[in-house]
Amino acid sequence: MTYADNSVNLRLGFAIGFKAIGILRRFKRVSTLTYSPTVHRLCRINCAQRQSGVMNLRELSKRLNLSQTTVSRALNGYPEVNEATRKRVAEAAQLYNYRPNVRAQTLATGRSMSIGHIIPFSKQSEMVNIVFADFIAGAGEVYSTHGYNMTLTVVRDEDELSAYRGVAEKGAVDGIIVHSPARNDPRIAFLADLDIPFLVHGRASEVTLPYSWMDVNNTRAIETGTQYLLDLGHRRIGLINGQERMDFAQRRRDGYLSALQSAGLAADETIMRSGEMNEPHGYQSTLELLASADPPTAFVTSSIVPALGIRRALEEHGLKMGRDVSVLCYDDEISYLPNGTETPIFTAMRSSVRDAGRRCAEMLMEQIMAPTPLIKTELWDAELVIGMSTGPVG
Amino acid sequence: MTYADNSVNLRLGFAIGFKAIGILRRFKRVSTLTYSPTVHRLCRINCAQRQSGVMNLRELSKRLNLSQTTVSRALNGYPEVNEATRKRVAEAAQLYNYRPNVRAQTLATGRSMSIGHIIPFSKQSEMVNIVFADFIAGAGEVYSTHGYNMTLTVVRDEDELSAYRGVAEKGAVDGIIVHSPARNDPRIAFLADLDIPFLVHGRASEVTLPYSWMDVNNTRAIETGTQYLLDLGHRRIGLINGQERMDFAQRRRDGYLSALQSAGLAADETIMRSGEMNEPHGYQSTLELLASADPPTAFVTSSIVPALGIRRALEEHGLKMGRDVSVLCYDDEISYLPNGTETPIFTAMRSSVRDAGRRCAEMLMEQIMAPTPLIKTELWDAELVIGMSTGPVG
DNA sequence: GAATCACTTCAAAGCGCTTTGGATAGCGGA
DNA sequence: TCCGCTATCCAAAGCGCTTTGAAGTGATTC
Repeated sequence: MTYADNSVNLRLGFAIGFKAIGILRRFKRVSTLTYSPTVHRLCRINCAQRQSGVMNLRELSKRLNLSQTTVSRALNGYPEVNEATRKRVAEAAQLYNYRPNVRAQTLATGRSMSIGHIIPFSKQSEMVNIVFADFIAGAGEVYSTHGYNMTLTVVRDEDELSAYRGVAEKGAVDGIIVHSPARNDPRIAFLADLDIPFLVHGRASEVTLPYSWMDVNNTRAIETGTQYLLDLGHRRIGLINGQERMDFAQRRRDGYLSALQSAGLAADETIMRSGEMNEPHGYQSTLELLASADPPTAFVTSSIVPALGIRRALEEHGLKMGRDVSVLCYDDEISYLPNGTETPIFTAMRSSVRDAGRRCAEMLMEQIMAPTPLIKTELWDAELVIGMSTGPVG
Repeated sequence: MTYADNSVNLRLGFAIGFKAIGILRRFKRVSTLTYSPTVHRLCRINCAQRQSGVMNLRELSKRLNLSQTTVSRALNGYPEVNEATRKRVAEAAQLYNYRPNVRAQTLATGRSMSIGHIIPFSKQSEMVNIVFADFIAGAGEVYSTHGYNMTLTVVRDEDELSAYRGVAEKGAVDGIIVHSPARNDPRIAFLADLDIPFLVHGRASEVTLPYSWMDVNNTRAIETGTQYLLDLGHRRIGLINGQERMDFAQRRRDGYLSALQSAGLAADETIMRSGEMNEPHGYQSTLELLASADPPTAFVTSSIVPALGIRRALEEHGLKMGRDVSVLCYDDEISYLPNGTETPIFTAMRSSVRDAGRRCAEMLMEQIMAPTPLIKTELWDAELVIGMSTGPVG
């Protein structure tokens, strides 16, 4: 009995030792600790392989007395399966609660059924693009009708390229949507090089190689909007823009300048602001411009969010928006900040970012389905909607 | 020559026929069309198997004259590899631009290195949760430090349970975050049943089984806020709440009621509103309440977004916020709608949703790493910040 | 009556990794 | 000299699917 007891203890001791090594092996880069595979090889702990009771294709086909081939085909709707058999398989799958393992599926098929979105966010501003949530909602809707889903990666600005590499090259996604392109965005050349379908939401003016994109005509939109203000008699129009390293912001600035020029007006840098598109940006900029010697009678701004800040600043100054000062903004139709229910609050250049998300997703799906590489571009026009925030110059 | 030519044509004809069948076979559920596997078997088209030139582990190890085992271990930092060998492998990997295929990796390891987020969105309101983008940004940050990423699925309300099944049971994700729980949310029992780690952002009061969650003490938050208004002398306080089938909204209502009760005030249903948390909701509700016989002197609301609507309504009525009417809101610290830069615009109960996202992600990571199922809960308190939107009753 | 064909089904070979269970060589101590 | 030990490395067996190439029925055709 003493012997037996000892042996039990010994085995127990071993087991613990092995377990430690097993764990050790799992924690990578631990070469300082002593570790021996000679010992390790005896370790049987933690091998989660082939758990019985787990319902997989093999198990299911065994219970059905059919081959994996037939079961797989039956479930995937291939024609070469007897309808009676298909029914039997479907019922068994239901009964045993069988779900194919997507990881195995994607490995076998070579498609990951997933689209990558890489969300850049600047550590300083801690801000996600305003339109991001609605864009995602639109895109996601399309993906799900195609059986796809989204893989999101949130990365700091500086890590972004390596994140693309990580997501793309390893076959984790079948396609990529590029958000918020800068004027000369390195990501485009990078992705083109990786040879994976991708589509840019927006454009990168300085990139010359061909790539797929979907954009709103930002230049024309803001040109039209500014023109509208000019038509109302405004001659001093402030611009409260997004960050102008972003392509869309630069283009909006171009549109603004172009409208001024057509009207024979000189641009005045002192009433043009550019920055992170949040509410305080609109507020602060407006305060500054109002405090200037010759304050603007109208404002053009990049989004409904800074427009809210403009409104706040105006009200603080006792100015009534639409009567004393006019405001025109770009309206992406952000779902929780709709521009009024019936009459628009803000006169705006309108284009739904949710629709853009949908369209981008569709275009990318087409690219992925296409047998040969496909480059498609699409340019939308924003629509001018007249709201209560503009009026003839006082 | 005639023969040869014919045979070429024949083969060509076959090839085209086969190609059609290959495509046919890929389009599933096409049993109406004639299709024969006897013919199909001759088809060699579209088998993208083992493309030469593709750099995978096998290819890399061949070029290095090493086994796949050794190369894999070298790259993954296991101790049992000679440092010289490891260096050689690393250099070759770099040279040949080798990236392990994540699909194969996840199949082999059994972990998908991905967290699922299922975004419910109601077809009617076409709205995504306001706090969603910031929550995701916070969570994503944590995931990426752990080598994880997010899999997002956007689903209509009615499809949600099946989406969970799709995402979870097939092993596509290692864990799930549940957003916007309702009071008696069926998803919780469902996920518990699927036996996959999950964490609820918020709680479901009516669910009795144990589950992991992270929440802000919404009841106490709004109780404190309402109390503050009461202390300022307000006796008629309107509530503009979110949809009360949502747990958080119900709890906020509870807090509001509880504060009134402590002050010996009866609740008045006519000055309580509940709805989708967008700007027009705040605006419309305020207009209605202001039009009533005995309008409130103060408002409590669920988010900074309806608070903006309240402000707009007040200003339209020529009422100054903070002087004529007080407004207190819940502030999630949405990145593009910060509550002022220095002095807060709105007096608010504050709690960062980005931090919540971070914390939820951390807690879920812990659950996933844990050897045995782990249930953890965490309750945060929101902080009262005094801004310019409140003042003593006039 | 043999050849042909459509219809079903199957065994086995992938997909590209990780992990297991050795094997081998070199080295110091008994 | 032999043994035990460590440091390296490897072949092969998974992971759970899909797809290939074949085979076994009957029915039909010539």
